[in-house]
Amino acid sequence: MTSPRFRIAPSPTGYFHVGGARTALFNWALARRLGGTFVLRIEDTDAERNRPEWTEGIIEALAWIGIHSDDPHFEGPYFQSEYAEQHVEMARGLVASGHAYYCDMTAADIEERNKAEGTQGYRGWSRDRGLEAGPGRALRFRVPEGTTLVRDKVRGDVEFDNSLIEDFVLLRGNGSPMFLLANVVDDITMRISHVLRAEEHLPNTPKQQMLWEAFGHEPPVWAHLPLLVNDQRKKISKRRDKVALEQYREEGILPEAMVNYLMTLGWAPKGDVEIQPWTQMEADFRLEDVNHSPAFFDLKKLAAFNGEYIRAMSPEQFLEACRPWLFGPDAPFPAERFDERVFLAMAPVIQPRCTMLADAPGVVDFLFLADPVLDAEAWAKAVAVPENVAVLRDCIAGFEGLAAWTADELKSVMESAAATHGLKAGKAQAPVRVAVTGRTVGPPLFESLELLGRDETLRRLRVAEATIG
RNA sequence: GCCCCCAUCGUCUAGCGGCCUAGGACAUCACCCUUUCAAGGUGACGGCACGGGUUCGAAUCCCGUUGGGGGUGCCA
Repeated sequence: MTSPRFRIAPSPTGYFHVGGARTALFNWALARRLGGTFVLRIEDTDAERNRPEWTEGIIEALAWIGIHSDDPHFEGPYFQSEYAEQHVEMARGLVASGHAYYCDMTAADIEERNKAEGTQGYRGWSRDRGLEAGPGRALRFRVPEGTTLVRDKVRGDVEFDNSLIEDFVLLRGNGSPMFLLANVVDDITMRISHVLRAEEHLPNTPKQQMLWEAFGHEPPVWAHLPLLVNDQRKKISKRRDKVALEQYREEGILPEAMVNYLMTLGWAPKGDVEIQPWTQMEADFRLEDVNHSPAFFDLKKLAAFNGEYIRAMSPEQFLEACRPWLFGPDAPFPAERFDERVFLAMAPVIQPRCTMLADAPGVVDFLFLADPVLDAEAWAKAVAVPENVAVLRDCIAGFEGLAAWTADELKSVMESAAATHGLKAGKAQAPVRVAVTGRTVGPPLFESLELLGRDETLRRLRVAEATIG
């Protein structure tokens, strides 16, 4: 028994598609669980379109979702364009065996003839002309009569009437191989045993299967996965939708959350629990359990998954994960003012407030800013009520006299100030919060003040107070 | 046009003939908790597209209708 070989064959488009990521994950789960191999093949018959940096991007994206190129189950990358000679050679072999023939009709010729005869498509016109190879002559596959039965692991048996499939081109007039041919030849030579791909390829599968058979091989196990669609139920595309995996990473989606979410599209983890570790899903994943209907890629649900994963992290893990946004060019505060210990102390209250890692700096920016910008509108509203101003002044006085600068002490100062002016604690803290953090919402106030320190807190309060007319 | 696929709450799904007065998750709404905002807790809302069969019994099997999607290149 030879071990199973799976493959993922993205085209080098400069980004890695989320749909491709899910396909990769499904392949990966099976390759690892069954002790098989995951083959990465960069598919484009045209070497010109194959840029090295794009391949690097694909490998990086795969690594991000846990598919590492140094894993023993990983093989590749292979570049389809490098095997062109082999594709051509194999195709030519089909002429001798009667499975293919040369044709000199151009697209215009075909159109013209169809117009004249009132027909559609290429109707095998050059089948029996016995043309030799020559410039401008394409090589076409002689589709046999009968039917082709595709046994699909997720769809079941699908039967196609061969008479509805035209004699498709294998080699162009200039001699270069077509994608379909290259695909099959590569799958055969790389001994691929399982072809998992998106459902859009199902209608072309009989052509591929006929090729496998013409080459004298048993077709692989086919498995066509449900499409990923947008809110309009259309196949997600680069033009309309956010499809690049890289974009999600840049926004601060955790790879674990992305992997977990992607796995729930078209397949469901065992039990009623959707949030599950990869090891569990790898052990449970079965092709037979994959759905048949298209799945909507729901950003909101992805964000919810991400929030769950963020909350499950330790402060240290959270800090590490946040680094790119804490120190990146878009960081809201200068790197030298950032204090790891303060961030770590705040982590447990930052985490529940983030759905994306990119949200994190904004939650605690006031702690690391020399002068947080005051939201003018929020401030005006906070000090519009005389009682609020009174509480603010009481707090400044009370904070000044505090023996111990702790959250508890700060809280009791606020509580008694609020009580003396007949305010609820919730309302009373608004002016202090806005004065110190610049905003009306944010993490727990007194804990923040404790970390900010007595001097800086008082300084900000006094600066703000001075603006009251 | 022709071919193929699909059809359970708004969304992702569980269900593979009786455990279903259809379960979970996201979203939405309400309440609770609470120093704001979150998070958390409790609950509510909400679905088997339609019509025929088969069966003692159908979300589950069959046929049809409707609806949606995909494919049909000398693109990949």
